[in-house]
Amino acid sequence: MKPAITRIHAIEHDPGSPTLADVAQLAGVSTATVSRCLNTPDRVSEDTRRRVLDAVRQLGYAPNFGARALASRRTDTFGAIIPTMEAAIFARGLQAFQDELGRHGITLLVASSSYSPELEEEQIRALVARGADALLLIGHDRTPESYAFLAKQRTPHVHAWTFDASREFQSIGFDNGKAMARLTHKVLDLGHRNIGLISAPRVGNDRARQRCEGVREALATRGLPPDSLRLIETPYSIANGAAAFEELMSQDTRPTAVMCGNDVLAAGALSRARKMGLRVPQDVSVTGYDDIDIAEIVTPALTTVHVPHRAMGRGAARMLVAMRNGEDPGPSVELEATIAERESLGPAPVTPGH
Amino acid sequence: MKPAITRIHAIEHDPGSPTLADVAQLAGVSTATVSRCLNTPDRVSEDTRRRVLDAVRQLGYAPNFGARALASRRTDTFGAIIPTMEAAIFARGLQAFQDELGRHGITLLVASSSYSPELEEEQIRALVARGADALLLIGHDRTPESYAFLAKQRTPHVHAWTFDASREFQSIGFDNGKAMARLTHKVLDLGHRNIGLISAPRVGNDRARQRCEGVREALATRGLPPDSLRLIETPYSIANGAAAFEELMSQDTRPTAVMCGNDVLAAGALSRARKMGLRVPQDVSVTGYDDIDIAEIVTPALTTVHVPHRAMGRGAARMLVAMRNGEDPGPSVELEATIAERESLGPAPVTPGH
DNA sequence: TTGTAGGCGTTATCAG
DNA sequence: CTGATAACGCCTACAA
Repeated sequence: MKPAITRIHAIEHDPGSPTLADVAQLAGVSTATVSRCLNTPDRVSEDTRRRVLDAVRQLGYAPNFGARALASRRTDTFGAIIPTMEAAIFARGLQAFQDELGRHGITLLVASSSYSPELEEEQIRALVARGADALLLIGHDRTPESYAFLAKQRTPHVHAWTFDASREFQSIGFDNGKAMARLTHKVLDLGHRNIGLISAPRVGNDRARQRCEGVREALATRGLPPDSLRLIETPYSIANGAAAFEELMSQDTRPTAVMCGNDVLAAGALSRARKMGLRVPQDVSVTGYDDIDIAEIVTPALTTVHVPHRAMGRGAARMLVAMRNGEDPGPSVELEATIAERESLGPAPVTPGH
Repeated sequence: MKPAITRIHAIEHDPGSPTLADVAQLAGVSTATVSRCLNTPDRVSEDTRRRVLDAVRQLGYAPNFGARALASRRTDTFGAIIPTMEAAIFARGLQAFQDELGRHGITLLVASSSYSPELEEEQIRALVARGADALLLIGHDRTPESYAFLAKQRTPHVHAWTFDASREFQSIGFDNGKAMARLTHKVLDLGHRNIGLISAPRVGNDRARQRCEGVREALATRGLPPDSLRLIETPYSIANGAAAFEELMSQDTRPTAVMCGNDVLAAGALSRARKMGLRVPQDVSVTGYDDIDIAEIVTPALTTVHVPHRAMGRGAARMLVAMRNGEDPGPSVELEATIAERESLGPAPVTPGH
């Protein structure tokens, strides 16, 4: 009879992951003691602790996160949703974010939204459902439902990569438009009057929108007609940047300077320029935005807007930790984005391209 | 009496996140029905479903992942642990991995180990504890404890970015050494005899080790003395690549070709070459490995080893899904890494640098 | 189609 | 210092 029972047991109860109870049994203590060993080791006698930890190791026990979260109502996990993982635009900032969180014993979960507010909303729900105690969001463009959801869930969140004093939201970043305007003024100072702009799709991307607006504003400030600007919108990728550049340069009035909403697009523009036999910056100037790694290694090195990636990541982490702890995160903070002057921007050619 | 009870309840129960019960109450149904609405909508009448979903929206309800996982013993979440998020080396493969998982309704959690086996072990535990149903791992170098843990937990896992038939583990990737050897033969065919090699730290990184070995083997095959190779180890970064390159070129017998274990290092080498006034490939050749985006946009375009990022990511996902479903994932698969011939590799200069 | 009730693995509150 | 035991929020037979 006994074998039969054992058999049935073996069939019904798949000996899956070891549980607290397994450890307790092996160590000859109660589950409560095991739990204490893991969470508040000082409240357990040296002796039993050793025994329990041995059992833990022996079984390869790992606490079940779900059960733990369920019981303790806290996960020590933060989430971040970035538009893309592929372009490396957010990599450095995210790394800084993660480093700072690590310092507080917090784990980071990352999801990407592919620049789609709808997808982002899904990711927000997924991350919160997974128990994220707080969320890092990029920019301000998202569905109203996202905000309603966050509010109902009372999930602390900060907006990074942007700064908008008019918003009621906690944010840390820089004025995307202001920096772009400053760069545009530099371009104009160099005599350029026909300007091309390659932007990422602006819908659902306030940074892209603000960067475009920055250019427009600068143009307006200098009394230049709006149609001195040729704008192409295209998703972030080197290939798209290249194609957009070529299109820009095939128009009857060629721009003498092509500004890009992003270093990735600019890198594409640069490589296509070379392929087209155009010298940069002698024949045409190119500028970028973000100052990611490739900006420096591309030829010629890219004149671009330097973004304070690390400071944003670190700052966002600190704010979020404060909020999670019920402390005051302080006001939104505006960081400075500066112009990194390198080689791809030069004076306008005397005879503009035809 | 009733009011009093209600009161106590209100005080004790912080109105935190809305729960299934809240939704059920608002919709006037049982929790079971709400659960069904969310998981098997077809088993619920059109009418009640609408009512329930309304309630869900109204309360901003999100299922508690922990509770759900606890009850259903499945998370539909896979994990991936990559050495670094910063270098973009794994970005494309990871994207493909995620895309394929998405097709199966699986969410991806990503963690990075900073090339440290100890840190990786921690991340493995964290991900498994969080309920990852399966794991994507890079390479074979990890602590024995990691493997013991994975075995005890019965967590399906595959090794990517490498292929090693001698292993018992499920893997999908390419032979890092073979591809590097092939590239080395090409270099030798072009007359180079003094070769510099910039590698990532080899400890805890079997890919780096195999790539180095690939060079050594090719050299040996051609009967060249081992000291015709100058090796520098340095962590992946553009700056480090640049510094290593300069160091290599400052030795008394300058290499005529500098091979790099990675495109990032190669990009650094390239930019430093330019700064040093060295023409590539006329004065010195440079090669990379991985064929990530920057390989094409750098000047001159990088001759490098093309790695089947997407195929690996997709394949790994399929294997893992099969394993999770208790199906046969098939054997380990070896993919081909090819040489992407571009401009940075040329014949050895007639008069080698002194 | 819907409701009832038991259990998932931990933590936390009480007693001992 | 340690051991019962009641939540925690959800899923899923089983019943109705």
